[in-house]
Amino acid sequence: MDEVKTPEVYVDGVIFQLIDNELSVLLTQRERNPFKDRWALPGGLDPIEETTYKAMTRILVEKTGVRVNQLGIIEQLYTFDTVIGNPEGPAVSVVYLGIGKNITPKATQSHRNSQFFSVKQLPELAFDHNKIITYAHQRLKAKVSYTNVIFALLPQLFTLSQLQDAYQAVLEEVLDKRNFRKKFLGLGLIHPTGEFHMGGAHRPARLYKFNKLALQYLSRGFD
Amino acid sequence: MDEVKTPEVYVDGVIFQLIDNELSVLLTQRERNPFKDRWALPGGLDPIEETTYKAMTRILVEKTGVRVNQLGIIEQLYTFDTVIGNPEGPAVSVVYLGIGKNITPKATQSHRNSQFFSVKQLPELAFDHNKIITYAHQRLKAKVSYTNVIFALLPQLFTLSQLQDAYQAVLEEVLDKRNFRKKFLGLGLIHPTGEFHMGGAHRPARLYKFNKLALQYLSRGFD
DNA sequence: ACAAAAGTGTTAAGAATACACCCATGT
DNA sequence: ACATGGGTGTATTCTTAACACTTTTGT
Repeated sequence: MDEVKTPEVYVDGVIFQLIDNELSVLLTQRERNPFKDRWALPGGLDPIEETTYKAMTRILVEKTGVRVNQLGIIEQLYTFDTVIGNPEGPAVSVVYLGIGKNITPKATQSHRNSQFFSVKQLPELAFDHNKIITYAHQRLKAKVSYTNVIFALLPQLFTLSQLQDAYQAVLEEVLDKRNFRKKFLGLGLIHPTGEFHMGGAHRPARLYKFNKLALQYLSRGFD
Repeated sequence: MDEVKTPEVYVDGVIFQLIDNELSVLLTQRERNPFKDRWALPGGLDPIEETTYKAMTRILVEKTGVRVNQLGIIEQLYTFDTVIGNPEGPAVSVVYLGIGKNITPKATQSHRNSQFFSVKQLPELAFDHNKIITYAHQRLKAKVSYTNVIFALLPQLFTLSQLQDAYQAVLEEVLDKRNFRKKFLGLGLIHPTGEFHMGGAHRPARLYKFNKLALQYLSRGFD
């Protein structure tokens, strides 16, 4: 109604994957001010003709070379008000949480540097992006406990040890091997494939598969 | 950057309280098109000089006479893209979830009709507001199970039966009285005040109080 | 033969569920 | 005296938590 101006709408993405059993987040180096050369979450303005989801998809490719369909899951996380330190005026930022595996960012026309950083060793980021990543990590912790979302961090075929490592990386705690297996197998989310992972100087490990590669809510919470 | 136009930013509120042990939601009747005379969630445009939270606060008073400090809790729920049926073009709506008790909406300059409706008997609402309320109710169900948020629905002094009724209204299921009491008292969130609720033609009921009237996360989930 | 990760079971404590009767008051 | 909601305990099942040794492979 009338002539009210509303804030600018931005989108930002917190994209997680595991690298060497560490939860890691995709960052891109800013090409301009404000915060030129600082690392930041991939994001940008949401143009009027795109939904925030669509804008996120496009911007992610443009800035990091990562396509949303490489992700196991992407969902809205939270909307933050007024980007701190943004000299270009009031804004809201709709933040998405994405989870994937084996993602390799590429240099693009607009951004020459993008890479994954362990959440344990983040540099000081642009805007309030450190805070946003902490929030996303908390949400992910909760989510692996009451859904099967861990699938998004794992390859199609995986060993129980890989599964446990993924949980441990997200939850930042060590779990008991026997109890972990008993409990997780009891959820009925995965099945053994009959194949084995050979390779190390040790006994081969059964390879498992998720029954469904879509988000499911668990009746009994996990951990 | 540059000359990109972004969508309009709206805020909307889903304000719950109990009325006759039914979970009810605050609606206001639209004074203009689109959807003139339809019931709708209180909401409006977020002007550039206000955060979405601040805009929510102001708009809630303007449209329904309800002040945010009458609510036990208010928090961001979700951001919906492009208000369906909004002829005024693309928009995002940042939706807040509020919970209170003993709230009486008042007619205001801009809106003559505001009232609570049981979520079980909602009329057909403007935009996608029915869908948003369903989503908010789901979230509330989850939230009463892993936080103490139920306090926001109850008076300061309350009986265990009132507490159980509140859970039952939110969860839409019947709980066992003895198990409910054992479990809830075991959480250590409330304490008896020594006072009693006299009145009915029956044994007086102990009155309890929450230890803290602020959101707490439970170690063991509830129900 | 040794190193390295895979795999496997039992016991004890705590939590969840199912279930029925007496108590204190108002009328 | 009776109607109404308040208040209480036990037995069973299921879940969680703690804990250590054997197996299979590569070198």
